[in-house]
Amino acid sequence: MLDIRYIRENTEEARRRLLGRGEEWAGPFDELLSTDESWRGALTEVNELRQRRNEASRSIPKMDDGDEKKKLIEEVRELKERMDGLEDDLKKLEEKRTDLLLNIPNLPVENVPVGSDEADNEIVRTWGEPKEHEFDAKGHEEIGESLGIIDFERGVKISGSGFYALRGDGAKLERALICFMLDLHAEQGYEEIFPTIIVNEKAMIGTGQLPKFKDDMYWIESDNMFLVPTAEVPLTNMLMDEILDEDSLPIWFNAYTPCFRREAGRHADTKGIIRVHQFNKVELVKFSTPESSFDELEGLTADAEEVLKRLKIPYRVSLLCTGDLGFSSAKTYDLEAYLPSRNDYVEISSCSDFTDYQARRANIRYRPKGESKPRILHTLNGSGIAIGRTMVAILDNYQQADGTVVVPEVLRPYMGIDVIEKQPLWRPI
RNA sequence: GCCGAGAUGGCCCAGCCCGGUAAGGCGCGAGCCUGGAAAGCUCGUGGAGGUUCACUCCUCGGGGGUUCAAAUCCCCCUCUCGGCGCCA
Repeated sequence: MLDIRYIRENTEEARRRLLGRGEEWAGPFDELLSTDESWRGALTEVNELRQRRNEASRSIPKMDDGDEKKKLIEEVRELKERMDGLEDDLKKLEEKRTDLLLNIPNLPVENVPVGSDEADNEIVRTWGEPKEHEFDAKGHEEIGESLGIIDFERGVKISGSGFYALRGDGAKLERALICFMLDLHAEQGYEEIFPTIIVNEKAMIGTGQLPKFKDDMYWIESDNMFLVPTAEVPLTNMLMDEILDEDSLPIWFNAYTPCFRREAGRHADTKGIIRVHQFNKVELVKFSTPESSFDELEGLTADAEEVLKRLKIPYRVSLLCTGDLGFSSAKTYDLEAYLPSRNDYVEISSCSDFTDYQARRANIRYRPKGESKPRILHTLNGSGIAIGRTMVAILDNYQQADGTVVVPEVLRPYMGIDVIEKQPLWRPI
């Protein structure tokens, strides 16, 4: 959530930054300011009454029994009655203030391009030559189905629309990608974590999925728990309510988890496995001091890019404009992989700096050297990278004229084969 | 699911029966002392409001209640640990 003090002291700057996301935030912003002011007024008023009550109440036990004492007790009783209504008002204002703070997104960083949608994103670099197949390139869904490695029908049968199963070398490719990425990130210095994938409400609030995006989450009503939409949630909240030594920063985590998204109200914008309800992802999460967080973002993005470089998949990096920025993010780079069959790029990773927005919600602090008071730290994360979409990119880029798919070199030690061919149905024992 | 024990500042822990400003230790920070350090001593070490100096308020897992006054008494809930049950 936003730093209300910063907003009070730099109101116009904060408004301008927030409105980069869209004019619709003007209303909530002004409401936050006025609610905060009312809240502070009510707080002062209540505190003055509390002070009088406390003073009187404290003097009661020192008095001898008698009329004077009875009178004072009666006085405090009356004071309390007067306070009740005011305290209710204060509580309502506080709830409204908290609600506004939880539902207003992070402020974009000043150097993020201002724009309304993805058309205004800024391409900062591209890597690799976009491959042009000398035959009629097929989409991943067609390749996957004809090779028998992606089973859409049975995924739908057992779970429903937006689900798929992998078979044989397809399942193995998925597993190879997970292992390859985890190993690479370990080499880069990340600590591997295997987190929980069902989390409580507090964790979901901590990283910003709740309260605003509850409809997008799979919710387990009986226990009020949620299936994680990304490993960002458990990884970031690993350190919730903790105070770290400055010496222990930065902390780098990486983890593989399945991710679950309801995609409510959205139709599949593409055939195949680009947008589904369950997918695998290797995620990178960092905790840093405010001073080094933007450098950490550059490093994190480079670490995610390394995955595509080693797989030899052409890609580009774009800096998201204010209007395309995720709710909790202050600055985001998207990695987009090239797909020959579409002659276009598709998002495969998103690397973001959340500044202090998540850490304030999750109450993650550190103690700066030479200071005794804790400070809120910065959190970052990025896909390192989405497994399903990487499979899409591999099938598309590595397909051959005969319909088979060459296994990228770095994956061969994990796969044990060089080429993926048509899978027998079912495999004879 | 049942029974029992717990949850107190960064950490450990006292206080709870018997209501009256949250004790002590450790760690960390600042200062004193010192040639320098250690030791010792002093102060500080959660959050909010504030004319940012005072000062005030809130905070003992969460929420209600009783009371002039609640860490302490009553009710509800959550979580943790142990035992039983079930079990990959």
